[in-house]
Amino acid sequence: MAGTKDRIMAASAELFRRNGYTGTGLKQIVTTANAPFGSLYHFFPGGKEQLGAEVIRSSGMMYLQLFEIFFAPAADLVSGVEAFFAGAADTLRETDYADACPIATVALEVASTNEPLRKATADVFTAWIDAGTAAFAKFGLGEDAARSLTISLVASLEGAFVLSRALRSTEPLEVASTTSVLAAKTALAARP
Amino acid sequence: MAGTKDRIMAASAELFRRNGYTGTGLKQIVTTANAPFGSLYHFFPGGKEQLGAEVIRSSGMMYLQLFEIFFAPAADLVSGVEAFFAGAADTLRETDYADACPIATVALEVASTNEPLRKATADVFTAWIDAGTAAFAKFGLGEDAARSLTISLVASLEGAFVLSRALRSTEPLEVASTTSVLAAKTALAARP
DNA sequence: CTCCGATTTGATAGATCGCTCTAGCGTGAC
DNA sequence: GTCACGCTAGAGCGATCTATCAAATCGGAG
Repeated sequence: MAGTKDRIMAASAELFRRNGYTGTGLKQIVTTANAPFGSLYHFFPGGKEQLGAEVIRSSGMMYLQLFEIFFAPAADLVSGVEAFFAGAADTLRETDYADACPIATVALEVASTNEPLRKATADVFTAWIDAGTAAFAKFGLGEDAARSLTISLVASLEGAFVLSRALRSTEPLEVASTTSVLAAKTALAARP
Repeated sequence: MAGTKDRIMAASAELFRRNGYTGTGLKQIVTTANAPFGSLYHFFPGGKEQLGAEVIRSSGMMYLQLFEIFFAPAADLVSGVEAFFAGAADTLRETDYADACPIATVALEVASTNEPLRKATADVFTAWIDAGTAAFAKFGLGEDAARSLTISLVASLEGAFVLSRALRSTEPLEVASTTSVLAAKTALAARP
């Protein structure tokens, strides 16, 4: 069986994503993870805040890997964008509009109330932006253009997640995909 | 002085926006609003959920009015987009990255956990989309194009808010503005 | 087999949560 | 005056929250 710490982190990631940080209790986490309560404070002596920070960073890195699969240098950029948004829409539908961005919910909750956790979410977004910039630069874009395109894609995706989860419809994700494809094509056309 | 109910709703709107729904306590609300605790249940017999729903709808309609000012039929569409994003960036900076979308934080929190509140956020987003579609149709766009452009703008804005608040930078809002201007120009160029 | 550190276990403290309840205040109608 | 009613006022309920603690248990090293 997986280690207790891993089970706690996996359960926390899922509950945070669906119920938010303040909306998830530690009792609920250990129950879901089938872990003894004391183990939580054994592995995370810093309490809920430390657990939250580790889960944010870990989930962020997992999502980053997903991103890098879709934008592997060999693939076509526009196809990658379309596939990425389509995959997000599929996941959303399959999970009854529950599983979208693993950290956006927490990011909004803690942005003005908990500086260590805000920092964790900022580090994840920064890692995404840096990775996207590097990946898109391989398609011939300049540093600035690659960075702007990445930020634009991430913003469209995150915003579409908000709308799609609230409306229980994948229409926003489909529109965001079209807009992002347009942005990508425009950036490619402007290559030096 | 403003009525007690108004003070409670104003305080709730600010606290929900910054701390989230589950992250805000009713005691905290009445303290901020300088209102007696009993008054809260006098005006909102349905408790926290009723208060949340009314605040979501009220804040959503206020933001809708803001939107309609920027996209009054007389103005230029592209200028309106630029001004709207620039205004959002100003507000964010002035409030130390606290005051962004009044309902996105709550929307993500309740999307999978509280159906009445999820419905309230969905109604607000729907009202925004309908209003934007009608406003953009006046610039000569077809129904579908106007609707897609609206959804694209709202998604870019919401996503940029997530990134900007977490990163404590207005860069994402500026990038989203550029992308949205591109989308608007493309839509205008494709007019029948 | 013994020992020791790592991990498990759950009871419980102290604070806070949403919410209910009763009593009192203030003002307009008559 | 006095009655009715909208509103103020806050004590307190049971539940739940995060966090702490000491004891039980396990597994590998010597």
